Amino acid sequence: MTDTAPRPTLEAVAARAGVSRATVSRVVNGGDGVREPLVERVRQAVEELGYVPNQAARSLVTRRHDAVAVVIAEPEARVFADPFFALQLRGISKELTAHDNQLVLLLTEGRDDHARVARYLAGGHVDGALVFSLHLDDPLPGLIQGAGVPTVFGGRPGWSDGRAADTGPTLYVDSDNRGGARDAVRHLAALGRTRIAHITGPLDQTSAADRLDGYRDVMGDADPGLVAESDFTPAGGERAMRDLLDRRPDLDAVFAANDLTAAGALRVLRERGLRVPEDVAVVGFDDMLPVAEQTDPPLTTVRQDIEEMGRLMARLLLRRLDRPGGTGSGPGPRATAPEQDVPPGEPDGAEAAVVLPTTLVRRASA
Amino acid sequence: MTDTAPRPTLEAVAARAGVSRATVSRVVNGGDGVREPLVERVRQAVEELGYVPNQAARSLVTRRHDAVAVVIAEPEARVFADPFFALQLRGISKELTAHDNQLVLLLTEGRDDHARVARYLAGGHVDGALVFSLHLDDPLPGLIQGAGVPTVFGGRPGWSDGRAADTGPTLYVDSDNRGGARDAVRHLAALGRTRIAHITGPLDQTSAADRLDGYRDVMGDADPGLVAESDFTPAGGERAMRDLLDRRPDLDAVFAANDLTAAGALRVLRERGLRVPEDVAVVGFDDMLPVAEQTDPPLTTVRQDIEEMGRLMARLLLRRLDRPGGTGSGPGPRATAPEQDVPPGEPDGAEAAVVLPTTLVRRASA
DNA sequence: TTGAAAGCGCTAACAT
DNA sequence: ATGTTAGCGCTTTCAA
Repeated sequence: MTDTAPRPTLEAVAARAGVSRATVSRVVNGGDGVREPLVERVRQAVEELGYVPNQAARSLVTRRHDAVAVVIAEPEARVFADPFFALQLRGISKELTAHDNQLVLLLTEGRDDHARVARYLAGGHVDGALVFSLHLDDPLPGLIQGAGVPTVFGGRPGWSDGRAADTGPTLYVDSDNRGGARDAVRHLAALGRTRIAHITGPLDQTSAADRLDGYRDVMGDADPGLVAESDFTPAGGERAMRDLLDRRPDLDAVFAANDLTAAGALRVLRERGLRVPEDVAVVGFDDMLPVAEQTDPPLTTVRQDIEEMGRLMARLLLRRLDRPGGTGSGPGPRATAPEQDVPPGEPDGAEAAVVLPTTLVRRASA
Repeated sequence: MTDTAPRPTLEAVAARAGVSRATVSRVVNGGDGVREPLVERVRQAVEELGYVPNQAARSLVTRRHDAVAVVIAEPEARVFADPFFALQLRGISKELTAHDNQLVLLLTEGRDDHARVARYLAGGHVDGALVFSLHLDDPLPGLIQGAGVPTVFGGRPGWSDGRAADTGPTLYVDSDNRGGARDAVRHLAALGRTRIAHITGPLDQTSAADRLDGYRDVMGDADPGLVAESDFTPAGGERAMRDLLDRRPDLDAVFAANDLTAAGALRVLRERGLRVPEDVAVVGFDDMLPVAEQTDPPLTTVRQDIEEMGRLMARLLLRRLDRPGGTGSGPGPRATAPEQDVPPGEPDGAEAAVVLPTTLVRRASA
């Protein structure tokens, strides 16, 4: 039996230090208003006993959990085809950890899980939520705002209709999909390409829609035949590329909505005997290393700082929870919170966004 | 202000239903020993009030949290170069969800975080832990066993020295790295290849070491010059492949310890004008789709069912926690727990393992 | 500055 | 079968 090593309570520490429980509590929570010698005595007792506060007891009275839920809705397994969420999670985790908050991960598999997640959030088990909503018509974001939990979204949420704005402004962090797309297309144009095609992502995702908008910003009302809708997968990229080539055999550049798609396009191009970048220049999006560096030729692409997005989401939420410096539970020295500046979004409208810049990474494909 | 919508308590429900708190508690926790009409009345009151149990209060008395920590130690960013952990997480999440348990994610960035994690686990915030230990000399597993929390490891833990076995048997789930490697090499041999080289992973990781053992099982004491140590990265694969080719220009097959490495090897092979699989056959390991399907030619590789590993880890832990059917918190209908059979490991020695089979996926490279 | 005391919302003996 | 009661370990007024 490994169990029942009865952990010491506040009471035990108090007894050992010869003070009251209240004093121990004060010391454990920062020690303000307790005289030095006592602080020392208590610290020692804590040390000797190996005291760790019981979070449940604490939460019961403070109604705080120092925990944040991360909700990832994964309509398809696609989510895991790239390290996107992993990086995001890492950024989130770092920031949360620096503020002594726990990360509760909620993965959903379609509608069935919505109710579960909503119930959990409404259940007040966590102080806030970080939510990745992918689809325009996803009901989850709405449910979550309904749950009344402070929330920050990852990626621009695509509210299809009027939503409950009374819950306060919608906060989100996104990368500059539109601007990045513009850069990509401008780069192609600067290379002298004029018949620049675009393979889109699934347009019910805001990231894909925004990239298409960026393409259009630069291309104006170019031949709609230069745009092929696709789905962020390599197979989809192949299909789209074939269509494009059939429609416009004269195209001289392709901007693909992500690297996976670009990889598919590259294969079709090679198969048709077209040289990259001589005959057709190709630019991707994401700078997803295992793909972008492995293609032949290596992919010129638009990089987004995914980990930073995660960090920012967490920072925004924590700030919203009004928890600037962490809670400092436990006897150890507090983590030093980096607490950098969060770029200001819209003042205080119904939507407040932090949009991260992207950068073009030049490799051989364009 | 969105706050302070004071959530109803057990007391409120009891009042509304005209029963005692105890009765409500019973109903909420399954309703055994309460007569039907009362159950109904209580259910209704719960419904009307939108009552959700306060988990903190509950944990305080039951000393259970219905939460499990997942600890992922990531020595390098490598962890996120492939969807390995994402898939694992998904498997874990599914199983945990089916049993109404929460997933608390703990990501560590090197030694500094060890203490934090150990403290958290020892702090009794979760009922158990699922731990991914990658390195032979990783102190984390030891710390964790020391924390006295029921734990299941992902991947065979590489205890370098005698460890505290008094914490009970070490449970782990792994895939059959050694057997998979044997299959790969045998496949190559069956193709008529005789000079089969091996590019290893970092040998301080048990998965890499086990794959090397599998290679040796089949190759016997073949020329050590046919083995090149590498690091699971594409760049490392390139380097190793070059070495190998320099040492043994006559080699006719390569078994790479993972797909990323194989992709690097493939590039070098092509660069040297060698045809795959005609001149050199190549087999990878993992069946990491975005890579294995995108290489040229597509990679023959050993697939491991990563999501299943995760599911199994969770199942094992839950079982160890003696929680066969979930706790059924909340008013909703209970999730039906699939509760499949867990393949039996060693009877009850110091180590109990569940080793999942691998399968060879044939594509064009071998 | 420190201590005493009153709960936070729930479960689990123990009565009835 | 149902109700009563005593805490679980902590924070937080309120007094001293």
